[in-house]
Amino acid sequence: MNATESLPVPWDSVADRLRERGLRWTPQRRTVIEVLTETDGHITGAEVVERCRERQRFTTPSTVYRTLDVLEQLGFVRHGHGADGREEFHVRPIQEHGHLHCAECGVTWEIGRARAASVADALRADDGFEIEIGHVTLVGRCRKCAARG
Amino acid sequence: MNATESLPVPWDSVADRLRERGLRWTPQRRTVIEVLTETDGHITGAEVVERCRERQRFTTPSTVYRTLDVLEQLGFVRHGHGADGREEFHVRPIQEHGHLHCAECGVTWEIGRARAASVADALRADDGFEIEIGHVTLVGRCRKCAARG
DNA sequence: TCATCTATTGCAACTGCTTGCAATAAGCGG
DNA sequence: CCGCTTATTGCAAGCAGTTGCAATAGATGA
Repeated sequence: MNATESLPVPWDSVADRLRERGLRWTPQRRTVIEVLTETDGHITGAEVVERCRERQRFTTPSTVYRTLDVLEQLGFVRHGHGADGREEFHVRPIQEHGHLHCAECGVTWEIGRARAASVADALRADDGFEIEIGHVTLVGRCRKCAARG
Repeated sequence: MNATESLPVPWDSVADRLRERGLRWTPQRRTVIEVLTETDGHITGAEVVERCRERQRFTTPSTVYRTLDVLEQLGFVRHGHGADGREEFHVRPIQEHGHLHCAECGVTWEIGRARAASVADALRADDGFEIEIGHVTLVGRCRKCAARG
């Protein structure tokens, strides 16, 4: 969208973004954000909880999940589901991307914007459906396993 | 594959298919299969448990889920995940198909083999990845919501 | 600085699903 | 029909995540 897209996200603006909306800046939310700023792209909900607990021993799961919800509403994270359906968060400013998982060898890998685009195009052509490619991990078989089986 | 593809699946062969593999035919498994035969295409794991309990009051979830696992290994069902990551079973002989879910209006619908093929083609062209289209519900925005937003 | 309003927290309970383990019971061979 | 092997069950505990509710504590205005 703009030139700062690939720069570190202004996490420091979170407090203000919250207050703008009548929401509040709390120590618990600060902890979650600290964890997220040190995260490289992906993290599961359970991992966020665990890492928060390393910092603040009495972190409650519900608070963490609720914080992740509001951060998603503000656009700071985007949640999806891994191949097993478990929650997975994409932390900004990671470029939107998809995941492919081979059910046979168990490997999961990323596909970038360009490759995801061809999938998105196919769906858009059919129904006008705009896929959010990052939301689910696509499951199937990788080239090697498909060739074998 | 053959002319019987669209006929009712021979669920009556399950007992034999199990025994062929040294597995066993039990009343609990019979109950699960009864539920599945009365299912029209889709059912969540929790629903299977619930319906089994209507028939056999003391059904245990673990037994049901384990039975669904072996039925999947035998090819009688195929599991996937809904937009929220919850488990969802496709019961044979439903033709393989995919699901699209609009995150905005909340509607989920199916895409048949033909439409799914264009998505599959796009992925195959990129990486040689053979998508199992039924495994996950693709999330995004339907034509209407995309046009609005 | 204080009072007030209400967003947020922590708790406890619950849903969906999984796992380890001891007891049970299919199914086979004799 | 009996006994043996071992697949399967039921239980209890646990993980990931959600929800209702009473108590707490940010933020604002006086």
